[in-house]
Amino acid sequence: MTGQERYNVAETERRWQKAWDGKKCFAAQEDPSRPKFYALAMFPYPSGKLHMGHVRNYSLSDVVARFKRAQGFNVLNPMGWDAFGLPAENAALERGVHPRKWTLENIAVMKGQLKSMGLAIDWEREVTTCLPEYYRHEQKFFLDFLKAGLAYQKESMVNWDPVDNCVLANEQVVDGKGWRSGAPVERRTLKQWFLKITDFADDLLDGLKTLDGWPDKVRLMQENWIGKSQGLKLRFDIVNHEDRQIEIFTTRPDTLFGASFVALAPDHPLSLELGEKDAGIKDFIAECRRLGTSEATLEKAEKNGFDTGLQVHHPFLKNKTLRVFIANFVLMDYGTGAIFGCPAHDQRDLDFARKYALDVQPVVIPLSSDPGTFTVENEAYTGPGHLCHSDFLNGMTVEDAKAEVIRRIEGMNRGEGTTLYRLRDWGVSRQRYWGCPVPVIHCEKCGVVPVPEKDLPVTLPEDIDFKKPGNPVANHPTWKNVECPQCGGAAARETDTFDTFFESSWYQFRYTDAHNTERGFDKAKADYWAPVDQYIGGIEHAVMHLLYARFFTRALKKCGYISCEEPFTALFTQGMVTHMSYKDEDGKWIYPDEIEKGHNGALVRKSDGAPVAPGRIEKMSKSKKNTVDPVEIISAYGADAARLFILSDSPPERDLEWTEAGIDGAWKYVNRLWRLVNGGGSAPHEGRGGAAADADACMALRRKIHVTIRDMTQDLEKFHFNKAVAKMRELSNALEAFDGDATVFREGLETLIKLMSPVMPHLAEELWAQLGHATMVVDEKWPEADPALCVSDSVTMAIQVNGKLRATVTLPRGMEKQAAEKAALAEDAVQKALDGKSPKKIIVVPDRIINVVV
RNA sequence: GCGGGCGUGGCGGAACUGGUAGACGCGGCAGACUUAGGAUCUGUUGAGGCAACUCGUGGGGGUUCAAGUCCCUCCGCCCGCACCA
Repeated sequence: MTGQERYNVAETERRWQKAWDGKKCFAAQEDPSRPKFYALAMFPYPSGKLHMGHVRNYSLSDVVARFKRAQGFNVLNPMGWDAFGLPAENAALERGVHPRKWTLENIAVMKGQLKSMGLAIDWEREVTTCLPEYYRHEQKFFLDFLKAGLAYQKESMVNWDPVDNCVLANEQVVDGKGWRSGAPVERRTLKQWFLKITDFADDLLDGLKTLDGWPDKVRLMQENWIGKSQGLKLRFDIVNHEDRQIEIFTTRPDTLFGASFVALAPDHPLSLELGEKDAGIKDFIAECRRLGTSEATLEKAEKNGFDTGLQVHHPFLKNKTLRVFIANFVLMDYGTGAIFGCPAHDQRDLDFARKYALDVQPVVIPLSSDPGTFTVENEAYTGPGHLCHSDFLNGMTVEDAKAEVIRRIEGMNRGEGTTLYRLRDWGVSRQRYWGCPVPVIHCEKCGVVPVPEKDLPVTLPEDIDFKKPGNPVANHPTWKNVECPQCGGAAARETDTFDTFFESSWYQFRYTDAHNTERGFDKAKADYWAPVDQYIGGIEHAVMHLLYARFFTRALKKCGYISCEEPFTALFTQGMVTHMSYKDEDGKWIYPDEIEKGHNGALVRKSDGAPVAPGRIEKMSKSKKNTVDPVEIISAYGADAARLFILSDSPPERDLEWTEAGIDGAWKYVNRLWRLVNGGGSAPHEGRGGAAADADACMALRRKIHVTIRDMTQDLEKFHFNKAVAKMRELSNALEAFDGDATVFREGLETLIKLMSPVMPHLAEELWAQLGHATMVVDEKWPEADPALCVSDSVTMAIQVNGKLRATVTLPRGMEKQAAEKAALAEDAVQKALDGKSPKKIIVVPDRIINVVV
């Protein structure tokens, strides 16, 4: 035994981190002779310092990487920085720091913090997306996409701040106003770059079926996001202007006879045309535009409409006309930007109809209802049923009626059945500085000219002024002035930069060949490692990032860069890290470490003893001041304790509440394990005989060891890390209580150390060394369970009478049903519960339960 | 508003395909030790009851010999909604 009294965490963790580095334990190399495993955690935005969400994310991926490595896989576990984005520009504006400087300094700090976690990362492959070495390749991809017809320009809506003269992110619009200027935001159009993700809509949908390593909820969310639907495009003639028509889209053509109005999006061309002639309409459209572009805001706003005074003819009913409204809930981006409203069968239409006193005529009713009496009051009927009040559709099912209406409308040449997607093309243009420049040049003569490949990368201007309102890149005095590569005349660079989802759509491939200067990555290398075997990150990325990356992979495949279609074979989405929030008497948020328990047990502020009230448990955020700094935790308790706490208790997909008690408990366990090896407590150091009396205890411990190997292995495979930790504790409890043969004890100890190593790698190394090994546990093979040692020959069965537990009996495993019945009836408690009555039926589930029914 | 999810002791959670609800831990209670430590160790701990036993998985209803698990319905909380990452 060593002479140490206490476990010196800080020194030990640093020492093993150095040892791993020194031996380049986690440097990955292609090796076709071994099965590969690509573990990837979503890379962080370098915001300045590590937060607990990062610690959770990277603890999870590290367990996977270390576990797979021990199992003999050739593991790639890289890390990098999602380094472009708005916060760097905000910092520039607020503190006068250049975004590049701010970002790179943050990266340096955060890298040090990540390293203190002891992660099994191949740092040689680190990528930083804001550096030209990275983004030059995506400029090349973009040029390829352009050639392949996957990139194009079109007019599209943005949030416009009329005071700061700039485009605002949805996040920067607060209550319809610009977050800095406070000016009411307007929706306006701007010519922007798009990628044709819609070309892949069906393919992305089909691909979901193959992703059985993904959570069903994420697949479902993506399916709904793509939103494939069958419907009808239908043209209504305008009354008194029969040469003009309004084309609508509907997924419910069956309800056409229940239509009571037609509504246009505020940005619909006809709305705009009418607005030119009518000040009331113009004002209404302007009003709608003040809501900005966020779909959530539009949908949540009160349903408002404006009667245009126009009417349209119903296609089947000669004498029926419908009023035409402009309505704030109709989206220009979906379908044709116009709908017909059937209030009885759509809640929004119903709310609208009640507000504007329009007809509500049910035309689909449940099978059991009577068309004469069925009415809709405040709730639209959207269920199945058959048609009524609908002329030639009467009696049909919804499905048949849809088909019939489409058939007839097509026959009348008034429209056609259509497949429509909710998915829109991906707008990648941003009018910002801190992003990758879009590599094209605008020439008055030649139009849009791609930057020649030899001129890549197009780098950002260094000297940049954020004070002037507007796009800083466009404001630069000289940067955009270039010669046209085609005609040599004066031309202007594109000043838009890419959406930062562009960088995160292909980084998983860059890691496979991170230093390639010729191209984004070598195909052979990428094909060896890709796709990612296990991707881990937050559920908030369920749709956008993950869908963009899936699309990008397909686009890269189309351009010949990669062989796989899906970037991520398996996905795990972790929950958030939450913490209690606190407020002082004035209702101001206050940090947890500013608080202590006062004399009477109530919470008070350390500085002045003022009372503090606990608020709610919510996601850690700076604004609520309920954050806990991982750096402080790691320096106080060590990385192993932090990792242990994060992995125990809460299942990783659920929210994790950070608590002082929890990290304390983890810390105690770390020390307990240390003492288990270093003596103290009741642990035996040496054999105490090996007498016959020990045989049962030895057998029981060996069974425990092998059951633990079996169960922990399964738990780790299935991401049940909290359960794996519980099993680990059971084994260490058994070892502490064991009083028998030293060889068996040592087998238990060594197994325990190997099993703990993915979770607490530093401690595992230290204990392994203390047991006298010259090797590192990181190089040890994962233990294998002996199935013969896992089973015991007896089993405890529950005995119920009428479904209520009355007794338990220990019986030989695999006992015959009849013998089990007999044993059950022999129990006193069972006889008592029977109270003289004879059993009607006895249900025996072998090795489980016996239920006596009276 | 639309789409997706979650809900079990004082707390975090466990419970394989419907089969002993509460593994493991935190906290609590009682005790031991004294090297008074960030201690440690032992016992106990869902609620009610002296007990037999009864009640218990967000609320209400249902299916079943048997429901945390399946079905219906209601409530609460969380995530995403296309320019935050």
